[in-house]
Amino acid sequence: CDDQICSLNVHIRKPGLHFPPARSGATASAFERSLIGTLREARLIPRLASTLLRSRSTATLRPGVLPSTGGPGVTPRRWPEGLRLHSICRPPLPAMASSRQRDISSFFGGARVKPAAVSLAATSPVRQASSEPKPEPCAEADEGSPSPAAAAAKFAKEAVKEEEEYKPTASGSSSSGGASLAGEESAGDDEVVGPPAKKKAKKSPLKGSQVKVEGVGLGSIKAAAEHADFDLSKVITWTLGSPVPFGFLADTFEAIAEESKRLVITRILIGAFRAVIASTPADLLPMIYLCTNRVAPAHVGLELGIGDATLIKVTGKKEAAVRAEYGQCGDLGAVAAAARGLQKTMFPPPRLTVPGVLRAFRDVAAAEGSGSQDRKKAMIVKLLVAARDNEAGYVMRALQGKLRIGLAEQTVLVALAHAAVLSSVGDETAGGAAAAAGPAPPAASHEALAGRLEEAARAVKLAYSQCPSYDDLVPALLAHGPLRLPDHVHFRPGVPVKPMLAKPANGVSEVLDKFTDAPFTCEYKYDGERAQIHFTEDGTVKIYSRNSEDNTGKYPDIAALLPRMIKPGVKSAVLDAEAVAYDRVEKRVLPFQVLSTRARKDVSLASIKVAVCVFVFDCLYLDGRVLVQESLTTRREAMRAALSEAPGELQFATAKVSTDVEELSAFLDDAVDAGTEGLIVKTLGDTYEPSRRSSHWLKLKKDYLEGVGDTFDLVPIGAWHGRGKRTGMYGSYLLAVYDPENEEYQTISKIGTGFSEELLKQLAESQKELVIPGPRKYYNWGETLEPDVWFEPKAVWEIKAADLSISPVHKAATGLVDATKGISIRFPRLMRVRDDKGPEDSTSPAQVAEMYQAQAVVQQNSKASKPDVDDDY
DNA sequence: GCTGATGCGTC
DNA sequence: GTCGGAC
DNA sequence: GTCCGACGACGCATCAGC
Repeated sequence: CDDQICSLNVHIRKPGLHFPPARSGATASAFERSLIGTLREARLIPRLASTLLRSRSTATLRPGVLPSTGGPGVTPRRWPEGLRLHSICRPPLPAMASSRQRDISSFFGGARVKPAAVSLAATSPVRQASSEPKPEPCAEADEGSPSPAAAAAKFAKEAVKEEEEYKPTASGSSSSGGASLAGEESAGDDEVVGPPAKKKAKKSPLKGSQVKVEGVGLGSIKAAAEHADFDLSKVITWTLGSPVPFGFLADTFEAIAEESKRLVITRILIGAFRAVIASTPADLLPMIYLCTNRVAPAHVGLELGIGDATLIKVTGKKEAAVRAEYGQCGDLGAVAAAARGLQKTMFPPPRLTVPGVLRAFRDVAAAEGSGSQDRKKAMIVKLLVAARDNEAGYVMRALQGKLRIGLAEQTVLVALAHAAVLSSVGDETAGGAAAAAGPAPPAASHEALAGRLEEAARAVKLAYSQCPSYDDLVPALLAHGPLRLPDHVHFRPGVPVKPMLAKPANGVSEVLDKFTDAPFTCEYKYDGERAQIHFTEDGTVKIYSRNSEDNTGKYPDIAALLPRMIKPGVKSAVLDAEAVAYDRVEKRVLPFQVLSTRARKDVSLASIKVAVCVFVFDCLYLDGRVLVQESLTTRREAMRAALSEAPGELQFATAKVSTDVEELSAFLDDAVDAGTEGLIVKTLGDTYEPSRRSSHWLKLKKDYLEGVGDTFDLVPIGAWHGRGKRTGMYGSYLLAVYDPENEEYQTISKIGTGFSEELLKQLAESQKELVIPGPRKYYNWGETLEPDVWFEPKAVWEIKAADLSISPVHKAATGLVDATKGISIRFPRLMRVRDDKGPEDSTSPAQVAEMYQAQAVVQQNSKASKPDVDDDY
């Protein structure tokens, strides 16, 4: 029997499960599929695993880990009391983790439970258990605890142990403690736990090897080693070639949510992608969209048009109740999951699939016009009714636009690249295919594999940064593999590039420290909107925003201007610039708030009310030459070669080269006086590669400097319940200034950043003491922004901000600068708690007004323009 | 046709 | 946009 | 250093409801 199974296994693995069908031309035959099913029904797969472990040490099937499609009544060995593997034999209440999820997390090695993780499938008691601030949810304390959560945690721990037993190099030395697994196992398991023999990766560091790829360290090599142990047949629980079940994605998300280690998260996702590639490669693209929470590439401009307010209405419960529950648990997904049971249908709708869900999302996004909100809601309800287990929660979170599981674009790209390598996608060399299908590669090659993985990740990230569209990236990746990706997905005028960003720097000295040996330059940091301008050979102009949205329709003036500014003979160019509101009469830059009043859609030249000056600072492409890999010096030369200036319409950013502290400080002052935010500091020798180093530029703003910039002493008078990782405390506070004239507190801003987690917790405690049933009659606040709770005025916090603005909602200094509107602050953040001040010692409205007037842009304009009351920015 | 709520984008 | 936390 | 997810003010576009 063993012999037969062994040979069958070989037969199944090769053509069916380890080759991407697109390449080998073979999905599993009907016979093979039915065979797998039969094996599962008969619970032979675990025994198969044990056979393999003894004979070859390459399989990693573990006893007790059956795919969830086993036959009815199967009770696997070694399962914690009350938790049955089988999906039909669910525990009476939805447990913290569905049984499918347990499968997944052990498949992929997910183990530790994030302290703040809130399970979507959870009912309230479980949720409370899991969100209790236990530093070590998997610790021994859970042993013997009867709650489902504890049982799940115990399971998770066992999963860790399994990982450790089978992959000794992977997880360090935390295997001590806990009951002996062997003790819990039935006799039949002994044969399985047999020595994993030589599955250890060699721990050799990169001794002299060529694999000098950025980021290839021991960790990566270990990770590479583990990929050899991956067995798709355990993961794919659906019919090969059929649409990937959404439940598979939901389980993957759930496993990821419980893990905080990036490497492990990536590994989990890699496994999922490999499974999809092997089974249904066409679903990889929808899968990626759902993982990155998009419905289309950014420049397409397709959005869901659904937010919290709408989602609250689709749960089928009373709106107020949902809002309250949301406030309590901080997760709409969980609310929906709990409410879902209320929806009744005559026949259970078909299971959700990955492509099906994406299609539904796109339909939701596409709905517009009269009645569209109701149609959107109906579509969402349909999705929720079809959702099972933990699916509803992730549908909700996806619609919210926030997965909140520690997984986002950069990680998806890495996982995608790695999965492509490990699936030998687009790989035509026999060696590559053999590596994926055959026995695990020898340990020595793990290094090489790690190198290949890193290289692929770099290629994929670069390709995506130069062409941020999965519609282009994924098919090309599947067809040609990661290494030849640059030939197919690359910079192209007309397609937006991810713009290079800058990191905050705390002072001139930090700049000098960071750029000690590299020559650098400083440019004004204009306070406008990023504009990436593409001028193509056919004479068309396209303008893209910082997030790759198509802004061409918003800036017809720039589109019209450009051909005039392009020097004769220049046929095509891509420019990086900032569009800034500009006063053509006074020849001055205007504040951001003025720019933001421009119309956004289908703007006609005649209707433009706010003129713009384009400050160009980079050139990424010129006449067929891609300049992204060139130095800033040459890119600037190209910029000047491509364009002529026109004052007030298109100018080159003011810049200066210097390494002198005094000189730089003076230049920073100049920049601020000129109405800009400060400086951007750039090395002259470096390339334009946002993917490689996300912030190679430094930004230097006055308010970053210690002791410089506007600070305010403000009084918290209200707060909102936190979401996600702020569940259980206040997520933000409403702040006010005390006005001795009117004897009232006037709101000036909310605050939600600058606290450490610790402080946030403390503040929640201390402020709870001050909660009052409703607002004091001497509170002056905007009706549209009503906090969840009100406070007695008592505490005083020091807040820093970048700017002051005239506010449509806040009330500070009303009547002092504007007759009816108050003042608010831009980019507020907490500096410290002022224990030494009482609420009536807060910053006064008069001081606020004074600070507003002192702003450079305001001063210049009030000085220059005749007193015009309408001018109320 | 107007207004307020909501969503989404900018910073 | 700012910020803190985990890695 | 990188990545992620808490949270900020503000204004236009869109749609429901009057």
